[in-house]
Amino acid sequence: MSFGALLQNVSKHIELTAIEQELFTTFLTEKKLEKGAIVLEQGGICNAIHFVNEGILRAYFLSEEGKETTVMFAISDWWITDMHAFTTHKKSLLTIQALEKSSILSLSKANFDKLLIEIPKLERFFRILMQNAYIREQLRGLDNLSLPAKQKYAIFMEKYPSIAKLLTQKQIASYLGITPEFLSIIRADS
Amino acid sequence: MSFGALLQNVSKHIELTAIEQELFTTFLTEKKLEKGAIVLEQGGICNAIHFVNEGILRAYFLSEEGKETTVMFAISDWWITDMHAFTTHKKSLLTIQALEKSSILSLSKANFDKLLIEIPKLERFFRILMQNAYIREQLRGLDNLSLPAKQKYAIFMEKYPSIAKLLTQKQIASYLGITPEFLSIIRADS
DNA sequence: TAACACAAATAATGTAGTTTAAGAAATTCA
DNA sequence: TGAATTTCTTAAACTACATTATTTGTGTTA
Repeated sequence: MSFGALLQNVSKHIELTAIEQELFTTFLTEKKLEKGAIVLEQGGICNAIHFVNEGILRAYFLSEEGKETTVMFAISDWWITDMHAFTTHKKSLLTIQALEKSSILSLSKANFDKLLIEIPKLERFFRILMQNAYIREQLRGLDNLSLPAKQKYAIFMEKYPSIAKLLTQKQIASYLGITPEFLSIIRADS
Repeated sequence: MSFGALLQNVSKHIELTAIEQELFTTFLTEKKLEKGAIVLEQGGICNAIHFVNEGILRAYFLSEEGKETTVMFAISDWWITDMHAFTTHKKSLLTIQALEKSSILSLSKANFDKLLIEIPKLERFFRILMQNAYIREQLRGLDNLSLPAKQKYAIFMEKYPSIAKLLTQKQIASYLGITPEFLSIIRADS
């Protein structure tokens, strides 16, 4: 079990004692994922939030018409879940899948709630995490509404080069909200 | 000074003692806003987060080409700020303006930081606030990428009827990321 | 080595949404 | 109140992007 990356992730924002660190790790479950493995299925129950130790995951929504929209990617040191389903216990809107062989640490909803009671300091940690996630989504939403596809593509490539190089163009297109064909055109004439 | 609505807003998620409530309110500044008043100017410094007691505010981005994109509206019982600028101290991307005569309680960044140290319980409150904001933005972003304008309009009207009835169609269009002309067409044929 | 599945490029055609412009209706304000 | 300003509607021309189809490339498995 490798909790080093997670503990370092936490220590960016708060300080835990050795005992608290130990306690935190007992709440986690390590999972090894093969390429293509499904972590959460759309329509299912989302009962955990995941920290990525290694590899890359994608969270996407599949519409009734069969169109995929990528909500987020997560690589090492990122947290990922369907936060709406995790919080409300409603059916998940998103599927979360490993794009490559990956390793994650899962924190169940029950353990998440317990953990915050046992180590109240972690409220601060997750407050900062949620605040940063909110900021990211707000800025992305603004870009999506105010910019043409070409600029959205340029911004994505500049902001997340390490993620982009692991992705197919089809996956990038589904994150930008355009078709792979149109992304191909954008790339050709730039 | 009317802090009732704010204290009730806080008590939805955590319990404060009378002393803590008192302390909280001393950190706040009440502001009365006339219709059209600017609370934060794009390019300026965002040094507060605001709780809306009464009225309605709008946060929007103005592009170099002169196109306005509304990032959020806030009515009574909502919190509003440019969270990115508030957190990073960078220049604000957004302008926040009162659409009607309004009353807000402002919590400065310095007081926000102090408050979280003096009443650590509030970390939980703001964690929940940020988490809900994150969820809202993620769902809105998904709608924006996966749905045509007509459905986005229908969803907005259904989700926020009390806000919608206070807005002009131009303001609604700028929230949906479409032109007022096209919104007019959508409304005509539905 | 072929056969397969999938990723990417290209091109023709179709459509959702924009732009521009003009007139009518509603609000603002002196 | 009346004039000025802004909002809303309608319509024609235009553009960004989608759809459909075909082709080429590429790594995988038989």
